[in-house]
Amino acid sequence: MKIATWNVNSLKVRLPQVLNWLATHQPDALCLQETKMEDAVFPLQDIEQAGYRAVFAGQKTYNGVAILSKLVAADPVIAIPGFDDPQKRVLAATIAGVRVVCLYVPNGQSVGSDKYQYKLAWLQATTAWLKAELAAHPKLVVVGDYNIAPADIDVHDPKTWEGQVLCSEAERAALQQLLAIGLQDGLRLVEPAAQIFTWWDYRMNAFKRKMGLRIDHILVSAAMAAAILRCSVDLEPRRHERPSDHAPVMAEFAG
DNA sequence: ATGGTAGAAACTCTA
Repeated sequence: MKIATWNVNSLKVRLPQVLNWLATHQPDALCLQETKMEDAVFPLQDIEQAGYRAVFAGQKTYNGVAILSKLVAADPVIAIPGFDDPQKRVLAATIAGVRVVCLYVPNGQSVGSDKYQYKLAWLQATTAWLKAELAAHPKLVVVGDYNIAPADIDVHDPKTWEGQVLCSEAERAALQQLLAIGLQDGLRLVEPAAQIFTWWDYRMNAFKRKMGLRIDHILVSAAMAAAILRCSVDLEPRRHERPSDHAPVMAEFAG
């Protein structure tokens, strides 16, 4: 089973690239973030023509998540229970017996800002929710744009980024709290020490200059960690014309 | 000393 995640930064702009990527890689599930569209205009027909189903929770202009899958996505959840949030950032569904959770963690803007406080509160609420999801579904995979680089190895220039948003201690601690419910970093299970990035700023030729961060992750429960075969970042779409600023990440599991 | 770029939408905000 192949499960992938990709922050597309507008599904309207990136739809041809997404359809292309589905055809090439044939994931069982592809989780999207920053679709930036209301449900009424979601391109369901194009996705169905490509052989996929979709569940989605979107809004105009900002945020928005979707899960594309070959098989039915059952028991969808489109909000963090008990956490009042107008922003569409979570989607969970069960696909072929695996609980797949798609997250678009708030960016946080800058350390100490209102958006940063929201990010930390959001992560706390998400951790509590996912603890319950894990108890109900031992086969759990939590993917998405976390907007957190877990460690300095995940940052092109740790000194410049030290203490900044995406790298601050409180954000990294919040990610560790989420891992502590019983999740592991899928990429690190497969690539313990390599420097691998998933996001590069559009500005200053950051991609060409390899000025990236690893902020998109595939977290897996113990049952899924035991089955993981591969996990990698696909740089090809980031080289494409009119790319998303994020690259897709994909994991493959036995069975 | 603050910009650079991209997207959506609308003359600004978010990332």
